[in-house]
Amino acid sequence: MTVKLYNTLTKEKSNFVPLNGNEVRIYSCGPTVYNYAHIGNFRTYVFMDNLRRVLEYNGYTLKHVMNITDVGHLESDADEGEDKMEKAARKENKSPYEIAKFYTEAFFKDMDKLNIERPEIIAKATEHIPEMLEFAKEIVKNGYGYETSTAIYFDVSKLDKYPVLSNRNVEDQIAGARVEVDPEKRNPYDFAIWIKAPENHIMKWDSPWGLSYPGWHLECSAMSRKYLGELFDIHTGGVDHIPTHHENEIAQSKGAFGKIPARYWMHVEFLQVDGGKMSKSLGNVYTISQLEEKGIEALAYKLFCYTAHYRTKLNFTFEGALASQKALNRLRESYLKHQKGKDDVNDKFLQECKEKFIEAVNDDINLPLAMGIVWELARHEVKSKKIADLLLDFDRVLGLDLKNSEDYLNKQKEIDVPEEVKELIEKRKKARENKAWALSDEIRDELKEKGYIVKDTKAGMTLEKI
RNA sequence: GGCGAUAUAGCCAAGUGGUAAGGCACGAGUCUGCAAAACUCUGAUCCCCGGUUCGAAUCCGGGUGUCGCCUCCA
Repeated sequence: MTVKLYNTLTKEKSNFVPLNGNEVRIYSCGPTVYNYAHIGNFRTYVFMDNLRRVLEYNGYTLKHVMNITDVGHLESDADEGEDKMEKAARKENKSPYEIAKFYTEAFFKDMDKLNIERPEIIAKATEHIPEMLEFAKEIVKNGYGYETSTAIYFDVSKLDKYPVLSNRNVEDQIAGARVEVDPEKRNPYDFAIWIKAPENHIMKWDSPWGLSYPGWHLECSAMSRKYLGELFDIHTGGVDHIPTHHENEIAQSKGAFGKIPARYWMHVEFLQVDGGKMSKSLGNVYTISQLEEKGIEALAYKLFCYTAHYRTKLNFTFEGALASQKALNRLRESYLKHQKGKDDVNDKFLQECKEKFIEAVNDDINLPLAMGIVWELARHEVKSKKIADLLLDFDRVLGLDLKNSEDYLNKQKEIDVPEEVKELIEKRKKARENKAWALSDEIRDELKEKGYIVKDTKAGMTLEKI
């Protein structure tokens, strides 16, 4: 079985073959840890997890690097040019390092809730300053950099071709009369590889250009080279990285050692909210915690991501997310039924399901299609342990932690109940035993007023908080 | 202004030449003292116009709508 992947560089799907035997080397652009990551960010990391798992399912081993950006990512808002980390630090009255530590931990907590596999190597920008400096020096030595009063810029006009991922036409853009931020720049698309630190800047390091700090794009170039070499297999990120960040990473690698560093460039489309862009001004930038407050588990959000292919926009609504929460619980219940099932099932049928599943996920990670097969199995009238085992096998790709289904379902039912409610429940239980239905219903209404919904199931009674 | 996507049942969406996956909701039914849950069943000819083809949601042209990027936001 071969895995087919879409490559932004070539604009086509092709059979993926690793450069180095069975090992796949991947670099993923990680978070800038100046705030909580939102669900849009996490769509990208869910995809990263899907890609990892599909490759592993196919028997490959991985060497996967993800960066943590804790310096150099500038703001472009009104107070343009400020480092995001420093800005957040000032706002929260902490040091940039404290900010980074706090939000990095928060990020990984959410990653764990989403059951996203940890890349083999997590690389922090601030721990790779020497490598970045080395990289910048090479660029300058090779004639691709120039110094201004504020920064060291990369001269894109020195390249054979500048935008290689996107179709932007440099001339058109110039004609479009963009606002020139730094008049010392030679070309509008020139970008800073190294930035001279203002007096009050906290994070700064010694360099041939005085106290300064690295530009954002440089960390990915330097760290990918350090851990994966000058040419590796796959580079991932969000579509917003195509026109600037990845374009500039490619430029930097060409400037330093003459190569586009990765063979496959994969980009995840944006998550939209209520049919439009997520933005702070609209107040629709949600975090995993905020979803949880509304009764949507992180894993339900992950399942929600599987309704659409990663290269199409996905429209997030709470209606849709709640639908996925419901679906996830049903999937768990189905899994448990099969787990306890005593029926036998046609092996040929299972084999066909598996083949179809593999075909789907190996075709550029087509999870929506794969989920169709998952549901066919989960909903199968024959209840068999073999089906449960196959679902578990598929979960190696899906990463929904199905094996712990029972725990998740039980956890949802666990709620703290006040003494008075316990008494009412006892009272109702006795009423039901005596078939005093009127009293039973009366108590049920009373409980509802207090915010609890009782349901009578075969296994007994369940209680939910409204 | 430039570049690029997209338009499929109430919602989220798969499907890239052969007569429309899946999830959720709705409705009907089974079950239940009732309600809920669970389970079963039920729905669309694919934005509009024209073209190519034996045959198009799927290719081409035009139109309309929506969205994104071009401001260091995944």
